[in-house]
This record gives sequence, C-alpha cells and structure tokens, in this order.
Amino acid sequence: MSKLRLSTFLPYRLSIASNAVSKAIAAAYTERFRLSIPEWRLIAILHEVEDATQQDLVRATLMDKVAVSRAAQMLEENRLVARRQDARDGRALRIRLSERGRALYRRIEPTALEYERRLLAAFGKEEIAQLSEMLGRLAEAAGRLADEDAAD
Amino acid sequence: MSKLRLSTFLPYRLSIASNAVSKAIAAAYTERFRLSIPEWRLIAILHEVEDATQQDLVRATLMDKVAVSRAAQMLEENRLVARRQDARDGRALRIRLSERGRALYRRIEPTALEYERRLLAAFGKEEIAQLSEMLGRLAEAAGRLADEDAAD
DNA sequence: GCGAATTGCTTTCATCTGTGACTATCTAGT
DNA sequence: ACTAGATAGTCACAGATGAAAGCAATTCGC
Repeated sequence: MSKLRLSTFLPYRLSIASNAVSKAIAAAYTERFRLSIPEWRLIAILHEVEDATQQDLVRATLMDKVAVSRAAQMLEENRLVARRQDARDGRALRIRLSERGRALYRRIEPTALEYERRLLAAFGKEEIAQLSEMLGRLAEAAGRLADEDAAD
Repeated sequence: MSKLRLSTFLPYRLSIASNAVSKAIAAAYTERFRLSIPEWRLIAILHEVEDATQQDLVRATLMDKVAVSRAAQMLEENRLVARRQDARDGRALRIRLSERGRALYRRIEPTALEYERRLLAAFGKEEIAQLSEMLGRLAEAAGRLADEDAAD
C-alpha cells in the first residue's frame, strides 16, 4: 500500500501548472512583443514605480540580480529603458522607462490582462482570491523550509 | 489608473510559488539522494506502474521525451532501473525499478511526504483539496490557451 | 509486400540560467 | 584618514533545457 502518488503530490501539481502557464505566456510575449518574461517583469514594475535601482528590481521581482542585470541591459539596448548612475550612490543604476517603453507597456497591458482573464475564466472571484492567497502562503512556507534545511 | 500590478498578477504569483517550492525540494533530493527532480519523478511513477516504456513515462510525467531519455540513462547508470527492449516493439525500451531502485524509493517516500506535510502545514484538508483541484484546472486552461494561440 | 509515413528514442546544438569571481563604490569602526 | 567589510552591478563559466535532426523499427495505404 503506497501513500504517495506522483499525480496527487502537490509539488508536482504545482510545477505542472506553473510550467503550463509560463510556457503559454512566454510564447505570447516573445512572439508579439519580442520580450522575455524577465524583461516583461521589469517593465511592469517600472511602470508602477517610475524609477528604481536594479537592487530595487531584484526585491520587487524576486529575480536574481544577474537576471535583472541582463534583462535591464537588453531593455536598454532596445531603448525601452534608460539607465543612469544614481546621484548619491555611484554603484547603483537608476532605471526608468523611456517613452518607447511606456508605449510598449500600454500595448502589453491589455494583452496580459486578457490572458489572465482567459486563464481564470472558469474560476469564480472568490476562488481566485483564495488561490492567490494560498500561492502566497505556499511560497512563504517553501522559503522557510529551504532556510531551515540550509541550517542543517 | 493602472489595472495591472505585477505582485497580484496570477501567472507571476504562480511562478514565484512554484519556483520556491521546486528549489527547496530539488535541494533536498540532490543532497540526500543524489537525484534530480526528473529522476525522482521517473522513480515515483515506476514504483506505481512497475513497468513502462519511456513514452509511457513522457505521458505520465508530462516531461519532455529528451528529459525522460536523459533521466532514464542516468538512473540506469546508477543501477536504479533496468532497461530492456520491448518484446513486441523493438524500438521501445521497457523500464523497471531494480531492487536498488525500489530500496531507494522506500527511503525517499517518507521524506517526500514529510516535505509535503511541512509545506502544507498551515493548510486545512479542505483547502489542500481545493488548491490541488484548482491547479489542475489552471494547467488545463493554460494548455487550451497555448493550443488556441498556436492555431493563429 | 513495398515505399511512405509514423513512432520511439538518442544526439546535437543553441539558448537560458545560476554560481562564483571580480570591480567599483560605499559604510563603519578605530 | 585608513582599513575591513558590505553592497551594486557585471562577467565568465558550467550545467540545464528544449528544439530540430537523425536513426532505427514499425505500421499504414495501396
């Protein structure tokens, strides 16, 4: 009598769902906007905060600093953002959307929301809130778990 | 007035949660059992079905056939599985756990269940069922979404 | 039954990603 | 001031991943 079945194992189910969603979304972003997901994330945040150092972006997106650095370089190359030294801290780069970047964001936003809507078409408002909340708790629990084990 | 905030965007939240969980689990499996997640998945399935072709494993794990091929080779190298030609179909390889593989499985199972338990410690039974079910629906919706777009 | 198409699996190659080392700058303690 | 240590960002490498091509065996259509 086995207690573990892969198909019901939660980490597995989570990974499958996340992969499926990421794949669909990544395909849409790269095809339509020539943007990777890391790049899209930076744009989304920069649209919210207007101006941020890469370190801020690391915190906001939970991405690795190298990933942020690379995405920021790519965006700069494509003139979607401008980067300049922080006045106070010579190490930090302050990044902001260019007009071009802002324009691209305005094109993407409806697409992104539409994707989310289609993805969640079969979910009730209540369910969505619950799901979102549970994902947060899950991420938190996983973080704690990793920390505890690292302490071994 | 912006309608989209990254931190509440569901694909983003899903990706964050999945990454956090995968990372924690992968660390545990590699450290303790010298096993990658794809390898672990094959072992888990093979423990359930006893005997499968790689194609069966592709279907069961939703992994790429290349990933299955590589994981199977690695497991064979470590004598955790045996591979032999299918009697009827000379192309297919039938894979089964070796005694060594079965023994390893028995060591992993409690650990895996314990991880899942710790991950879900703050969740009620009802919640877990709901979460699991919603993840399934989400994966399905994402699959449909990708198919539709591919048809463009 | 013979050639074409399909299927199962492996190999190759191009890309992505994370890690560790490195530079430059900043901060704190003395 | 000077030094030690922390922090921002980049770079270079190595391992992982996936798509495409390849090979071998099988099945299908005529």
